[in-house]
Amino acid sequence: MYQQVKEYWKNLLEEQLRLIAAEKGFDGDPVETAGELVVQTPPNPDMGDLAFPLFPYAKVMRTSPQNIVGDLAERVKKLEGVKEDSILPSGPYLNIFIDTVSLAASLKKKVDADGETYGHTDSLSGKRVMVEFSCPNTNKPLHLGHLRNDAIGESISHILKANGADVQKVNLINNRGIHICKSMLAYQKFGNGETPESSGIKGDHLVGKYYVRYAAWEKEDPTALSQAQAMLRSWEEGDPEILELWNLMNRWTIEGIEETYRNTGVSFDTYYYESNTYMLGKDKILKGLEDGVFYREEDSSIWIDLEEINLDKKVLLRKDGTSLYLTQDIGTAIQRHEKWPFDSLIYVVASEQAYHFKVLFHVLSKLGYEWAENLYHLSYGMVNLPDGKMKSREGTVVDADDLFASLTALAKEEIIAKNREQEVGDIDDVSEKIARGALNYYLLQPSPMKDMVFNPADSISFNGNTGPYLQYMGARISSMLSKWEQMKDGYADTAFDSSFLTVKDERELIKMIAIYPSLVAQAAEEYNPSVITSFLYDLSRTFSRYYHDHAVLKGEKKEQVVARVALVTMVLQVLKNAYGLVGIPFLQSM
RNA sequence: GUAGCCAUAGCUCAGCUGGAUAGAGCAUCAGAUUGCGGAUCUGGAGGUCGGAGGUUCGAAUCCUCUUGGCUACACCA
Repeated sequence: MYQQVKEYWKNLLEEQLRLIAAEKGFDGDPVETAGELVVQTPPNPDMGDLAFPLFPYAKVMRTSPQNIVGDLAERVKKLEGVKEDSILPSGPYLNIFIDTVSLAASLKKKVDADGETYGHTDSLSGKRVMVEFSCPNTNKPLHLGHLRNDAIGESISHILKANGADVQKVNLINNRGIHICKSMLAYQKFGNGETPESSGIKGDHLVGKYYVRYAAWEKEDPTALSQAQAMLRSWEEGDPEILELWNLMNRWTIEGIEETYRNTGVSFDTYYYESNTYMLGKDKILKGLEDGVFYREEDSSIWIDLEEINLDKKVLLRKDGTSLYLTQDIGTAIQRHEKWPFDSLIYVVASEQAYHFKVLFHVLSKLGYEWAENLYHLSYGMVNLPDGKMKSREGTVVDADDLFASLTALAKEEIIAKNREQEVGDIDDVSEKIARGALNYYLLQPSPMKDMVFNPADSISFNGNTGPYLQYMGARISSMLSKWEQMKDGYADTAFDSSFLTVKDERELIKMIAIYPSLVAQAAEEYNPSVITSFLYDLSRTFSRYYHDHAVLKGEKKEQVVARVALVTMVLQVLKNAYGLVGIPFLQSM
């Protein structure tokens, strides 16, 4: 809706510029010569809502920008339907105050009608998008790095859906390989039949314990590694005893990881398991060899020359004919496209694997798959700690469950300290939702591409630019609106009239509500949830200031109260809708 | 060595396809509560946007070079 307002002014001004140019005897279309008018936002709302810099026109028309702004302002002010004080020349800029009163009136209709789908766009409607993320190993629990991956994958999926895409969230569980055998082997030797039930240890942590145990044992016993390799061979040969243990321990880990997913608000439409996919791709490589896309070395391994993309060579199939990580990913992508023909496939994977994906996409396109150009590696940076990197050897890896538990405990303490146990209802549930919101918001604020520093002390703080701050705004509005429910009968005869919304922050809030849908589209276009997180913070901050400075329910006039309640109701709706895109649970009370 | 990514306030981060005085949070200093939830709000101090050139009316943003950091370049996944 804001977009339409912008377009309206842009077209109007461009038309006037053409007239001015014609009067001055300028040959041709100035808009074509100088480029379309750029629409910006003035640095400060007192200077207007829209700003049109006229530098390029000054150059083309051989005069100063100030002159053009002056002429333009004079003409526009005289136009029918344009209020004189909506035009503010400001040096080389022509600034416009838009009509937020009528904008608010149409917004109210729109938000009332759309409700929780307000902000959705159709920019991706009809598109099928597959998003692969998380992809844990089944030999240990999730850590902080996975949490960033999950938060981005989950959020991007919601954002794409909000733009009309048909989204499939997929997880590929890495449940085979030597590292899986290591924890199995250690369990066989030292486990004494321990189970999650008997030990009270969550399944993924129990398996992780034996993975650590293996590392210690390997130092004492030089045959450890060869024993693990032997176990992998037995697994591949289908040894029933090994398979049984493998199934058991995988189940423990996956059940544990799924509990973590529930806590952090992550879910998938489809799980794939590497034990089923690791054989895939071989035939495709052989086909590529026949077609002359790849070549065979003397030792009979198969390679691709990557000179075209300025890289070296890469093995695609081992000399013994077995497949590799890359081979498997090739097969998996092809299989997925056959089963569910997607318009794009997004891999949410750490930036460390940029090379792998570059090669993968190239190989697929060499194999002749046109859809290869619709594959996208959504690369994200590392999560570091204030003291440096997480290192498993130094025991500085932040465990996902531990982190979530301590966030939850802190939220609970805070509720108790504020004496709000009665109001919140289920205190454990609310504490977990606060923890989830804090965590997701913290992880989604930086642009995905960049490395980030996770400061545990900051993440658990509930003041300032944090998830709980945002949730608090939602809770305050909810609380106010339930008071309104009690008193609104006395206002039954008062209609909504947006002309009562003229205070500066009211105008700001109206503009933010109006602009929200275009940000939802932008977040999808850029694959960047932080577009939404920063919007949420801006909206919350502006609302908080407004709410602090202006009485809503205690307004002087009835019309004012009704108008403000309507505005605040819209703010709440937008907050809720945006929360949903970035994994922040809405809380009625906290 | 080669390639990719990154560099903005003491710390953590924003900054849209180049545009007005580079913005937040934390920390710090000073304020605000007869109030619809103070997990709040207001203000001060704090930046030669890693450095040097270039393009442009105009550069944190684009180009080149340079410095520093991270990552990748396995018949591991």
